[in-house]
Amino acid sequence: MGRSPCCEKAHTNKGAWTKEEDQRLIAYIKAHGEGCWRSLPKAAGLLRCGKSCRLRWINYLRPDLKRGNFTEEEDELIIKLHGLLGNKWSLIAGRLPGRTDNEIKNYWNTHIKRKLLSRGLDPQTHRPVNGGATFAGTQQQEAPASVAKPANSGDEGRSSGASVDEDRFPDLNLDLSISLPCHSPKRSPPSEPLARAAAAATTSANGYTQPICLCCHLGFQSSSDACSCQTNPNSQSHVYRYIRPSGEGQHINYSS
DNA sequence: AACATTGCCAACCGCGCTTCA
DNA sequence: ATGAAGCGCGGTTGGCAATGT
Repeated sequence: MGRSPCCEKAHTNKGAWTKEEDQRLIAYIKAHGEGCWRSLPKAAGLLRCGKSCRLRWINYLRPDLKRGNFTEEEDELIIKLHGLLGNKWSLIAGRLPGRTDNEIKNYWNTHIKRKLLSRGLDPQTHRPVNGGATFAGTQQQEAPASVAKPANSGDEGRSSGASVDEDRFPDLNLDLSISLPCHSPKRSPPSEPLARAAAAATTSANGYTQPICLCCHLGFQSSSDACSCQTNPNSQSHVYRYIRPSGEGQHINYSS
């Protein structure tokens, strides 16, 4: 059985958005809020497919978007996060308030890749181009994907992913913990890859875990930033923890 | 000035995941 | 338990602007 098309292509506009289309979309979302993208175009009087509306809103029309050049700090943050998460642009974007995954992806491909190459680093593996030739050739996705690997996929041969990353980013605190976005009540437990990639915790030898907020470690201190942990000190209940007992298979500890 | 090339970014496409009936 | 519907993500493409020849 085939997937039904996301919209009636014969009756939809494609290509660049006009000002009038933008205004219609903004007005509709202001009045009714986001959501139900499939039915939105008809309701808003737009000859666009729902996906196109969603993309236009998220990447361009949203009022909280930060337009303009990336700062040096954002550059470095993107590089570090990419080293940890790989091409998980939405996750990376989640740590850069006002930036979209599409914007970061484009910026990565046009600027940061070159920047890393000029530093002699492989943009995929974040390792020196020369020294890491064999590594990069045979395990191209290995380094960035180390956090995104299935929890129980044979990780033999490596003591822990964290130590590998610490070697590459000595100044980056790898104790990650990501709280649920306050406005996303829909999806309760995160998908496994997300949780694996997103959450971690300090784990002592006895397995005791202490959640540490990535936002705070990356400098998002205020409640106006991406992090909400400061505003709700009791919010541990919705912090996802990632526990990797030494010498054991990994397991994930969700609390909600 | 005219044409070719390169770079950038908005938008599209297809697939995977989640939800729901 | 199952499959359709809907959403979101990552990769790719198309078109415009800037730059080079």
